[in-house]
This record gives sequence, structure tokens and C-alpha cells, in this order.
Amino acid sequence: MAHQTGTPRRAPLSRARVLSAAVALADDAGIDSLSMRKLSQDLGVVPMALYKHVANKEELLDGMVDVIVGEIGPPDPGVDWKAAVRQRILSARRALLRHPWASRVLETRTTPTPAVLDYQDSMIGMFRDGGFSVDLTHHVMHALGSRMFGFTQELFEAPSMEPHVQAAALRQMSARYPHIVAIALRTDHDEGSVVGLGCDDQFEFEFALDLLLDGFDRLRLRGWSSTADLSDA
Amino acid sequence: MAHQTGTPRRAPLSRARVLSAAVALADDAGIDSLSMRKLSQDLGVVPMALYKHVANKEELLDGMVDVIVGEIGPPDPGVDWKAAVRQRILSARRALLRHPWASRVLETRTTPTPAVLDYQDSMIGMFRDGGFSVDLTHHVMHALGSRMFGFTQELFEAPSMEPHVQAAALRQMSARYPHIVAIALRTDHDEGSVVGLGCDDQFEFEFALDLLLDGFDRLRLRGWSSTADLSDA
DNA sequence: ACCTGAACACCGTTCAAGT
DNA sequence: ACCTGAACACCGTTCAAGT
Repeated sequence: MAHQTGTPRRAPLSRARVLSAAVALADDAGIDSLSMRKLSQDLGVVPMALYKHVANKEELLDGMVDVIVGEIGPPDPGVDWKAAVRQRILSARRALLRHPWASRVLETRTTPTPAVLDYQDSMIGMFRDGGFSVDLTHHVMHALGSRMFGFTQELFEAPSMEPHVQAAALRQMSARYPHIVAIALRTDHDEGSVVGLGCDDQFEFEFALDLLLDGFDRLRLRGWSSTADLSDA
Repeated sequence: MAHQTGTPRRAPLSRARVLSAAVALADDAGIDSLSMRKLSQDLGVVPMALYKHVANKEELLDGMVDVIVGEIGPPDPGVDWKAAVRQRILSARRALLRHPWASRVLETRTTPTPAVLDYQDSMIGMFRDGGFSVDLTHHVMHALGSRMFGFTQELFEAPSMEPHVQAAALRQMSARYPHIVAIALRTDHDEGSVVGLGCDDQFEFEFALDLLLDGFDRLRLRGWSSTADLSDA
């Protein structure tokens, strides 16, 4: 009990410890609560101590992305390219859904981190192994965009209100935005019944992903090339 | 010359004047330079004066989005749904490209503004007029995501370096990231010639857009439904 | 009643002073 | 040589004091 008095000796800081504390803070308190000052407080350290392990806040965010992208499971061996790509992307999606801030931070990165490059390189390899040309693979990777990490920018979350408040709001909107209201209620002009509100994000994600993968396959089979599209559809 | 002395009488502030000054500031100095304080300075006004026309900074950003979305040209009448949607989206893209900050701000909005709702409503109308069911239109709008506003999250801009510095960097990368380098150089293992670096963003955007629109069309023709997909494709 | 200066509670980062 | 407290140059927004 006497062998250590006064201010407790802290476990020495390391880049890994800084990053995992940052991930934990963002997970618990939200990305807006992640500041260098608050992070240093969590680590029981003076703010400037962080700057020995991380050049600045941008590099901290880069490191956090690397941690999450590193959590993405490896590809299943021995399945065709479409199944492999699909499984990998859905695995990435699960990793990002565990850390709600991660997709938002990933979007703001300007330089890819090593884990991101590893991930992209292996995904390109899946397409190449599946018989895609370098040319087609290039465009296909662009077409995937952020979807290759398992997310898309969800614009405008539907505001959560009490059901009958929401019904009243929609009734008021229907004069000016008839099509939006029809879709929100999943109802046609013909049938008056309301099917339901809210969207199944996972369904929407897989719907668009499969649409793209099928489109990619069709171009591959057709021998598509950007310089000369031999379209016979 | 004497009819006005001392501090000059400023044109009275209005929400419209605040918003257009904010757009101009973001266009000129970048979105990171847009602060309530700097904006008030541009308008020759004390910071707190802004808060009579805009509840807070979030509402300012909402208003700025509304200005830009309002710039999107109207749809061409008398063309089929695919041409109409395509033209509208490319018009939205041109509007966003005129204001480089706009897509980034649009992504962070949580509640759609009136101009956004107008835009979405009219686009849904295009699909409905083209014979899409409410159900399919719903999923199709989700699949478009931010692409309906003419942009996609471009992850990781390729860093611009001097050509032979870049060549050296790529040579160093090729051991660990062979597939990425192959795509960056647009070269196959067979042919050794380098085609070129850099991407044509407009080409990539239209490539993915047309892939999606074609996919949508195929589902429509097939009578696709989320409850019972009669796939015979 | 309206307007606004000062203040509050934060930021990320620099830098010089202390050990 | 290393570490760190104080300071700098900002934020968005509140609030009370002034007219």
C-alpha cells in the first residue's frame, strides 16, 4: 500500500491506447464529444501529451478509421466473385454499424490509411479473379463508392414522432408533396390502406448493392470496355 | 455628400441577404471559413444581429442548401422517364459543382428543406409517370441516395504530385498494393504500357448512374415487387 | 421593446518556461 | 532533453445591461 503514494503512476501512453480510448469515447458519447481535451481527460493526461502519439486531430481520426476498418472480417475463400464481394461488403457494414460515427468520419478522410488500402486492394483482387478487366474493375470500384465499406449516405432520417402526430403532419404535407407522402405511406391512389412507415435500411442497402453487382456482371459478360462499348445488351 | 455622415446606414438585413452572403463567403473562402462571426463581419454587422434572421448555424446551413437546390433547373417536359431523371440529376450535379461545399453540407442535413422536398417530390413523380409502382419507386429513390442530387461521396482524392514523384510512389506501393497500382496505372500484367493517371469524375458518375437507371428499368419491366419478386430475368 | 457588448464555455494548437 | 501550464486565436450562443 505504501509502495506507491502521491499521484498514481499511469500506464504509459501509446498510440494504440490513444486510439482505442478515442474509439471508446466516440462510441459512448458520440463523435461530437470527441475533442483532444476530453480524450486527454479520459486518459488522465494533459492535452499536449496526446501530441506525441498523434500529430494532430486529423491523424487521430485517421487512426480511428484504421481501427474500425481493421475489424472487417476476411473474405471467404472458395466462393465466386459476386458472393465474395457481397459477403465482404456486408461484413464491412456490420463493422460500421457497431460504430455509428465511423461512416461519417470515413467520409471526411482525404488520404487513405493502410487498412483502407489493404481492404481496397483485396476487393479489387476479387473482381480481377472473377474475370473483370482492369478497366472495368476501375469503373466498378468508383460505382461502388462508399458502398464498398457497407454504407451509403442516408439523407434525411425520417423524423420520429408519435404515430398520430405523424399522420397529421403527412396529411398536411400531401397537398404540396403528394408523391413523397404516397411513398411514406406506401399507398397508391387506388388503394387507401396504409402499409406502414419507416424503412428497412438493411433491405435498401442490399437492394441497391445487388442491383449494382448484377449490373457489373452483365457488363463483364458483355466484354464491356470504356474505350469501345460493344453493346448488344 | 452631407446628407449622410458618421457611420454609414447599412441596407437592412434580411434572411435572403444573410443567406446569399453566406453562400458567397463559402464559395470564396471555403466552408471551413464560414463562421457566424466572419459572416457578420462581411455584412458589417454585429454577430448577434444574424440571430434575428436565422435561429442558429444549423438553420443557416439549411438555408444555404435551399439556395443551391433552388438553382437546379426544371425538368424537360415531353421526354421519357429515363431521359427526364437523367437530365434532372445532371442539372443538379452542375449546380453542386458550382458550389464545391454544397454536397458536403447537404450530407450533414438531418431535416429536408422545402426546396429539397420539392425536388424529391418531382423526381418521384417522374418515376411514377414512367410506370414505376409506389413500392419500386421507394426502393429506387433509396438506391439513388445522394446520387439524385448529382454527387457521390468521392473517397480519398488521388494526391496530386509531380509525375515522376508519383511514379516512384506507385512503384513503392506496388509490392503491398499490386491491384490498386494496376488500376491507378490502368495497366494489366500483360501489357506494360501506362495508359494514364487521374479519373474523369463526370464519366464515373454517369457510368454508375446509367448502370442504376438500366437496372431500375429492368425491374420495372419485370413487374418487380418487394413482397414477391417474380424473378425470371 | 429592441439591440448589443461582454461573457461563457468551449475548441485545436503553439510556445516558452520549468524540471 | 523532455514535459506541460499558460496562452493564443478562434468558435457558437447566452444573457444582462444599455438605449
